[in-house]
Amino acid sequence: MALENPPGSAFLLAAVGAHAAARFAARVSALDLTPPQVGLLGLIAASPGQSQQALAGVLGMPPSRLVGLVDALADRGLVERRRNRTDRRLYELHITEEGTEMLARIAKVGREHDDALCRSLDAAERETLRALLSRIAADQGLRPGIHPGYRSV
Amino acid sequence: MALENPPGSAFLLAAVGAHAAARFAARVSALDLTPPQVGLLGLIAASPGQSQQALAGVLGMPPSRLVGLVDALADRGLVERRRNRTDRRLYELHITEEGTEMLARIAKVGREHDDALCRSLDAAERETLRALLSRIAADQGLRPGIHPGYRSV
DNA sequence: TGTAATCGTTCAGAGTTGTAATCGTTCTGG
DNA sequence: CCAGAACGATTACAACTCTGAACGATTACA
Repeated sequence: MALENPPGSAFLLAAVGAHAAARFAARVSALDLTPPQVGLLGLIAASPGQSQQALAGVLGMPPSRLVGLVDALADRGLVERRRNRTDRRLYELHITEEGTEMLARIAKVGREHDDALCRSLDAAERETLRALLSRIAADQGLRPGIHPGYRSV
Repeated sequence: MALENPPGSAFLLAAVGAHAAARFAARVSALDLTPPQVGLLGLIAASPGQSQQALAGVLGMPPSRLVGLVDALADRGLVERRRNRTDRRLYELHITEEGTEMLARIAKVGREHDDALCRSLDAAERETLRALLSRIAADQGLRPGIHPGYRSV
């Protein structure tokens, strides 16, 4: 909305956040990945062996949506589905060698993205911003490393 | 993604921004409005008499999409389409009395939303956050009061 | 043993978004 | 003054994504 003078922090947050997400999406598209795929890959790397339903619960996403994301990552050999030996209903999701390499490239893209976004801030200001945002995130019940809106950057 | 320790400012921005947008959407839904409608209403109030195509250009949105938004606002009597006298191809979009009242309610909701989001920050910290975000927004070419991603909160 | 619950998957339906064609109006050039 | 191009708004259409229910396979429990 264009009515507030000056705009509240919430509007600025939403606007800059959407811009950051869009720019990040453009960067990872060069790796033939979408932000949700990146989020899922990172989550699998952080806690391997999880079932799809467990991941869907963590991400707040319907399990039917996870199928396509996992399919895309598995087709490219970035993750693999292993049947759980004691409960063959479950899949254990694990990251592969190639997935780990991809993750390194993603991390590099993320740092470049971060630098581009915050280039108008010096190191101390960036740390201040990070601290303030972290405080809000914790207060608002956002789990670290998990993007709300299921797009999970 | 859940791979960075600590997460970069960009990821935090995207996550908190998405959360802020979602919460704002929930609040305005109590007024039977969607965020895009709110953004458009505010824009019309800020610069009345604009044509639909001009607004579509400002918002970075296809004109065909604006039709539905304007229809929804016009059906509820919040805005009105007036034919331009010198060029009857154009509509002039104006806000109505009821639209102005609605805008006051929206502003109140916005302030409540802002307070809820930043409740863990004191006044000085909020101002610091606003200043840092404004700097990034200006540097990144975001026009003030206009939400990228066309959702225009 | 058999019934209910769980996991992953698939499918159909709804909702959204962008592109292209349509209609009325206005501007341009002879 | 008239014919055709240009322009704004609208509508129609197609592509895409997400949600929710249903299904087969497997397991847990009574």
